[in-house]
Amino acid sequence: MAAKFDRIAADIRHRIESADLKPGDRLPAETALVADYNVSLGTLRRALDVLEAEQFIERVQGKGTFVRGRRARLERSAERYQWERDRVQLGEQDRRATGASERDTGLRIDDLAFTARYERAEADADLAATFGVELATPILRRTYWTRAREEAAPFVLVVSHLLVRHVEANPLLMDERREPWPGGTQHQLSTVGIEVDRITDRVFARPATVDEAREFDVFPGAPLVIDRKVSYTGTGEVVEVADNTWPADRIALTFHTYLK
Amino acid sequence: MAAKFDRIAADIRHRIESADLKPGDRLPAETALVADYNVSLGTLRRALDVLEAEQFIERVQGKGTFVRGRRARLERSAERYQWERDRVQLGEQDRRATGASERDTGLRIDDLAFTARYERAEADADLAATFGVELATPILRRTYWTRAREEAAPFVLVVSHLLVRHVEANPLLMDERREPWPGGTQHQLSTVGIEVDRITDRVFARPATVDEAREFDVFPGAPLVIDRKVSYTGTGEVVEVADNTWPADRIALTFHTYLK
DNA sequence: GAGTGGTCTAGACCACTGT
DNA sequence: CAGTGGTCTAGACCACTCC
Repeated sequence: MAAKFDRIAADIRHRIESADLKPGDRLPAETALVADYNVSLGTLRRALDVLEAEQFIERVQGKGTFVRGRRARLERSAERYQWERDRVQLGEQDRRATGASERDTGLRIDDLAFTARYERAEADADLAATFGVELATPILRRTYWTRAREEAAPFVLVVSHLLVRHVEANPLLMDERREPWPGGTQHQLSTVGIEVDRITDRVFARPATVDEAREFDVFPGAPLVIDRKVSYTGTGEVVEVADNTWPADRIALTFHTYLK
Repeated sequence: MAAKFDRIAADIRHRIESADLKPGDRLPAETALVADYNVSLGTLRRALDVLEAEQFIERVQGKGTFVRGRRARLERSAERYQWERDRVQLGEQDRRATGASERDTGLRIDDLAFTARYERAEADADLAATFGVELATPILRRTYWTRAREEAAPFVLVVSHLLVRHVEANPLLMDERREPWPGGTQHQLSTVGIEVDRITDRVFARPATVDEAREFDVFPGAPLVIDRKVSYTGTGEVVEVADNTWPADRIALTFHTYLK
């Protein structure tokens, strides 16, 4: 015998899936649903909790409970890396014409709000192991928030790490006011003679912590997708370690493997 | 002013992170926690709900609430595809010696319980588009559940689709009792003259539905990672479409991009 | 049977939104 | 201000585990 809240959730879920309730529609108020289903408020809210975790509904205090429209997933392909590579030789005008973010999102660059913060730091155990350097090696940490202009919360957070000894030859690379840099990180590295030869992406998902939930405007426990991208030169040296974080419903990543 | 349940969750979370409470430890009973924090049962359970969604704790009816040990993440690399490709030429003995699952999980094949079910079906809109064939084209659907022998729930569910017209030349490929097939899908396809040339993986995450939650023994809304793997021949023909599903905490996927 | 977590109720009050 | 969702309480009973 299923629990009451499960049956109520199943009923409302079914009404959404059968398009009886459409994206953007407001559900009846909780008090009305309590009367409809003849249960207590606690039980009804428990049912809505389930639907919220499943991302069928969205609750807005003071306004109501709404059927959630599936937001379009960004489709990001690893072909982007070769595309960025091919642009390294181009002049600034050509690089400036379109940015990498634009290529990914399909949004025009004007629709995106982009914030960058640079700071110097020291390699912790994790970064030291990944870069293959000593603990406390000087690091440039660059944090990027990208959001659609109409939305308050970012849809991707990127924390990128470079070795200071790689980039200090070009002071422009240490200046966050130069962002967004036309041509992206591969072009930035090319200005100090570094050519990226291969990139690995390690992808996993985990529930958002409370802080992350606040940051991305999702509920705690909502799935995040995390992609650690590591860039190597031809000699196997690590030149960039970047952690990309998205709310899981905003992203799909595609990779290509060519067999010999 | 944070909510009471938030402060209680933060407190217990802190006790776990500071190793005051260790993986496997039992938390005090709910009645004891209610007394400790001087709140009602509803509020206390709400706090535990948060920690459960964040995967800090696990609740077992009749036994107690336990600090969750982080289960090891499977590390699965796309290099596996080339490895499988290289094994296609080997004799059966060599292929049988180790299987692909074993390579991924690090578990010995004896530790894995493996169930396969084959069934004939017709291509729906999604599969027809991916294969580039007509709707209702005959399909062989192969479903694989892999689990550790000591665990009841599978840690990966694979639903693989092949075109019947590709595989009917070899009746052994239509027989689920031949599974697990030494050498995997690439070898299976090689027996009907098909050579896989490249593979794309599209990775995303989403919350589990109620049915999936039951299947994987996670709570509804827990994140799942889904990887749709599409295999192509040298002429660009699609020969396999496989959907791999893991509870998000069980998997990390690594891909490699080589730049020209 | 004792002890655990799971479900449910009825009612109170608070916080936010829009008129 | 009325109407919405958000938090909290005190208490009841049920389902499961282990002794």
